Amino acid sequence: MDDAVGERLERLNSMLKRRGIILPAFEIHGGAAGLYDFGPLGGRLRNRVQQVWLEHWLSQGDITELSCPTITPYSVLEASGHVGEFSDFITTCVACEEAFRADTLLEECHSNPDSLSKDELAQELATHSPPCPNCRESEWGEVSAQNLMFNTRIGSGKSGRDGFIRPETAQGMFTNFQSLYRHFRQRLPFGAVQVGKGYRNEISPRQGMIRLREFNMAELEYFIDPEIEAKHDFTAWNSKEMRLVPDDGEEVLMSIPAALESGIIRHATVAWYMARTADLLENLGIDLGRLRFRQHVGAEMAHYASDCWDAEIHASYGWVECVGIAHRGCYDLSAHEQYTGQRLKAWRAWSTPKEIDVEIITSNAAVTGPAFRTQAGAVKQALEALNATPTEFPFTLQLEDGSEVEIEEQHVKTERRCETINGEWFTPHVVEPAFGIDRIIWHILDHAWTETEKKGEPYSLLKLSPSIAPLDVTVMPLFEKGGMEIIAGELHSSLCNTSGILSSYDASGSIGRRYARADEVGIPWAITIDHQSLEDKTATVRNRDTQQQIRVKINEIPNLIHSSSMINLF
RNA sequence: GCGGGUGUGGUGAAGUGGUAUCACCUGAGGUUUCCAACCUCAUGUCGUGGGUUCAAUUCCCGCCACCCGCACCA
Repeated sequence: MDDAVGERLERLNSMLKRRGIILPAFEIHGGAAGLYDFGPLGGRLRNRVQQVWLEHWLSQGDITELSCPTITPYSVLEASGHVGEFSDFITTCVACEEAFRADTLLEECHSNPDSLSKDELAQELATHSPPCPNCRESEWGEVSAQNLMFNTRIGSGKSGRDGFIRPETAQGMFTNFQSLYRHFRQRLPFGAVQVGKGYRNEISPRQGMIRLREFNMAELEYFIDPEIEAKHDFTAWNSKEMRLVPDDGEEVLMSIPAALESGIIRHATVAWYMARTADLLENLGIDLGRLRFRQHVGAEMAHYASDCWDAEIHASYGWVECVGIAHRGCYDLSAHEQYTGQRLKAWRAWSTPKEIDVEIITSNAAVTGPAFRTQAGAVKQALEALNATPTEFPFTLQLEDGSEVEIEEQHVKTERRCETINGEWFTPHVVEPAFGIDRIIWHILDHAWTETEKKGEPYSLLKLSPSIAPLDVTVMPLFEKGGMEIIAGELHSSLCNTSGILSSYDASGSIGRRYARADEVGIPWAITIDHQSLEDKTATVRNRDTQQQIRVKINEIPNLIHSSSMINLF
């Protein structure tokens, strides 16, 4: 980061703190790394960003919203792979009690210590006795898993069980698959979204809001049938060129449908969500000139994923991953299915049912019962496991416990019949766009914050989209007397009583100072009640970004702002 | 986690072994016919815990936080 960027960043952070948008959390207690507050203005900003996000996806029509607990039982995250993936193994120097990552200590002695299990690490440490980087002694204590997830106990004492505070919102959508499948009347594709908090006990949170220990995330899981070619209408994006960085590393400028056509993007649904994500980010106020999609290279991609693109946004901290769009295949549903034994599948009806001859081999219980007594059950099981009908009798059959029995023709019953099969169960694939809301908000602020000059003085304004600005409008009487303050008070109150609108009333300081205050936090519209308002019931409306003013009838103002049509008058 | 830097009202800074200035901001009053004007007054600060000292915001140590680099993570 060069000096100019760093200095701008300092000024931006000062403003965000001074005006109550983003502040370090618990600061009066000394603060806590990786935790931030959205302050008096930031709280609503965050809420509106999440609202825009939700509406963007729900408008697609085949997506529903879930809300699941953040406290999650151990087995859920074990099944999902998080317990394994999110762990580092730690050991402690017996002499100086300093803790180190076990795999790092073994880098000199082993070609790939990262791949070792807990027990193998302990074994290797005992064999090689690497020196302590701190005190040079070489005796090591137990190896323990240090998890990046926050551990907790659900319940207390004996009845309690282990759990975590969730590291992502996704798992709740997978564990709810059956309910989603029913909700959508068993018809793919469909999706679920969830907006909420996620928690990761990062070793070193850095760069302000970029790496947090508690963060706002918003994820979408879109379930599809892998055998049906996805059909998406890309006409709106045909002529929109995007910066794409495919896994060969060369940035290209091309439209998303063209990249799909040429095979750079490997799946139509992934391409669809990339396009829709670009639209969303643009609506939120991200400068598309500073957005790119970067494809994960093979090694970076989780082993189950077949294609993964990050939306990266460029600002003070360079290129930062803010959205990940991954084709996760059937990994998640299969993992939970395997772990729980519950069927997490969808039914695919065939257009023409299949007629198949089936031959069923089983035991003739009336004969085998008396003949094999306690072994009769095992015999039945072994016979049914045969993949071909025996042709010669008697023959020797091996049972599950290893014992052998002599089978005669009378013990066996075979049945042939014709069955009609109408379809099959399959595990849907999932495309997952996952959004880091805090990172996006940070970049919205960074892109919106404009430093300029006014009469030779530094002047800053926040060019937030009216859809997410924490305050929609400010109402100010030119002077707080002569009746102007009454009209202004009434307008302010009427605006605040308009659904979805929040107004601020400001009567202190000169009018120029008040405009500056409003511009600094990005209030799109400033209404001034002046002497003329007393005569003709009009007021001036000022556009934040152009400083242009027009006169509007006071009683029309709430509706013009509510309907987002004020901009049309300018 | 390692190395370097920083911590003084809301913000940005100055300064000192004898408990602190300044500007802006904020609030009140006055003034003012639309872009940080002016006048008067007011609120509010040495990150935190130890140590040295008669006395620590200042010197020393630990901790916490922030920034930069490396490592890590995604």
